[in-house]
This record gives sequence, C-alpha cells and structure tokens, in this order.
Amino acid sequence: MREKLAQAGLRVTRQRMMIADLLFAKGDRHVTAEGLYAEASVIPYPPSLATIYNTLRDFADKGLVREIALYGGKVWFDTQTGPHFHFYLEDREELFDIPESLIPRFDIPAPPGMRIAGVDVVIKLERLPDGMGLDAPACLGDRPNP
Amino acid sequence: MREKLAQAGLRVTRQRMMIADLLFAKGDRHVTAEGLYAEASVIPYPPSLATIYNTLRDFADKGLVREIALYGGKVWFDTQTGPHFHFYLEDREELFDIPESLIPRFDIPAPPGMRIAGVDVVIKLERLPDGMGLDAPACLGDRPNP
DNA sequence: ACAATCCTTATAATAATTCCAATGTGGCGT
DNA sequence: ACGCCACATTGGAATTATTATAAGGATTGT
Repeated sequence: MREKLAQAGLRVTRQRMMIADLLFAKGDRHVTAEGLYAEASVIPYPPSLATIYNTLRDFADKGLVREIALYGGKVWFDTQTGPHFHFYLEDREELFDIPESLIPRFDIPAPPGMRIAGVDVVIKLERLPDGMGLDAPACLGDRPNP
Repeated sequence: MREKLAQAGLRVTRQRMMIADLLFAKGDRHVTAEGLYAEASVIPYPPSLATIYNTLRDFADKGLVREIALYGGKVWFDTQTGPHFHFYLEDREELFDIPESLIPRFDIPAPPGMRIAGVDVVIKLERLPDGMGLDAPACLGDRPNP
C-alpha cells in the first residue's frame, strides 16, 4: 500500500494511508467524497473533508481511482480503473459494477486527431413495483415512459 | 410547439415557449442551464435563471429532453431523447452525438425486480498533441458546437 | 538533524442548483 | 369576453458540492 502511493509519486502520509486503506482494502468500491468522509470519521483522528477531496483528486490524477460519469450533483470515484460498466440505482444513490460476463465488446473509432481517454457506460435502474419479479430482458437504450 | 407543451401536460407560457424554441428550433442540442440562460439573455424579456432551471427539469420530467450522465460539475440536457451515445471533449466542455452508424447494438439484462430506466454512454476524448489546425472531423458529422 | 518541500486543516470563497414567498398569468367555466 | 385560481415566474436567499487560501505540520533528501 505504502508502495502504491510512492509509486504514484505521492508522499506517504498518515491521512493518505488511511484513505487508501478504506478504498483498496477490500475489493472494488464506489465512493463520493462525502461518503468516504463519513466512513473515515468513525476512526480516531480522521482526515478533514478538504483532505478527502484533495486526496481523491490526487488519486484520480495519478490513476489510482477514476472519476465516473454520473448524473449531476456529486462526483463519484471508482477504485477499479479499467473500462467497465455500471448500474446506477437512482432512488438509493447506489452504484455497482455490471458483471464482466454481461459486458459486450464494442469499438468506436476515435475521430481523427483525438484519442479515447475513457469510456463510461451507466445503466440507470428503477425498482419495479413489488411483485413484478420477472424481468423482461430490457434493451439497452430503451427509455422510460415519457 | 404549442402543441408539444400542451401534450406534455405543461401550461403554455411565454417563457416556456421561448425556451422550447431555443431547444427545438433547429436540430439536436446539448445544453446546460447556464448556457441556455446566456443564450436566452440576448433576447428581450428573457426568462430568469430560476425559470430556466425549472423548465429544464419540467421538460426532463415530461420526457421532452433528457438528462445526460457526465462528469461532475454541471447538469447537461439533450434534446434527443432516443437511445444514442456521446463523445465528450473534456478540455472544451463540448458534447457531441456519436453518429448512429458507429453505435453497436447490444443488450444487458436488468437485474430481477428492476427495469432499465435509461442508458448513458459517454466516450471521453482527448485532443492529440501536435498541430492539426483542423477541428470538427468529418466523422462527427453534422454539427460541431460553435 | 535541517532545510526545502510538500501536506493538512480550518475557514473563506466560489459554483451550481434549489427553495421561497410575493406577484403574475393562462385557460377553464360561465 | 370576464373573472377566478391553480399553476408559473421571479429575485434573492438558502443549500449543496467543491475549490482556494494561508498558516502550521509532516516527510524526504542530504
């Protein structure tokens, strides 16, 4: 962990270590600055909110986490930095990975003079009224009732 | 246009008409509240900023426009409500449609008890270094944001 | 250990958006 | 046409999310 920071060109500080531990200790995570701050705040001598913001941005700059394209409001960060897709549960403000097995492969050529710097795919989910257990396979791109 | 509003269950007011005109008069558009406000403000008796926000949200609720998942900061709206993907030019804060022909078709099943309420695909572009004074590559097709 | 540099923090400032209460108005009923 | 009133609009204040600032603290190379 200590290595991870150093290798990214970031000084190893108590606060960054604590944040990195929260982020990378167990599997992939999707966080907002506020959420991470709340989490850190139960620990003695937690980092300040400003440091959480700074650190998340630093980590993102160094490629340790990546920012996710999501609807307005808050900025989300993902500890998995490779391209992959997300389900977003709007009413609960929850974000989770779409299983690799469901992910199709597609290529879109970058326009001339450009390169693709990132791909974000967000599938917004709505909970069906209870009892309608069975899911009709929905087509990617279908929109809700206007 | 007047119909369009009425059909969506929205009262036809001067301000809404003005905004709808800006949005739908000529082809597809990608706007932020602030951007639209700036645009409207050159016209006599423009709507207030609050009304721009309200109206964009109302339009989105009624399905006349749709909110786009994008990185942090501001909320973007798209006048094209059907399924399509976007290129995003981060350094210029510009958003383009990806030509239909480049878009692959694929399906991802919704988890049980859920339905897909929307799909956003954003491909973040970076301009390659080195001078190519050309902008608006042909591949982007119709309309570079001026 | 020392200095140079980088980090952290509290707080102020900014940006984006929503809230609010007062005022205005579209369109239905007559 | 006229009036009513539910809904719209408005400016400003409030809220939320994030970034800037400046002073003190920690880390690293020597």
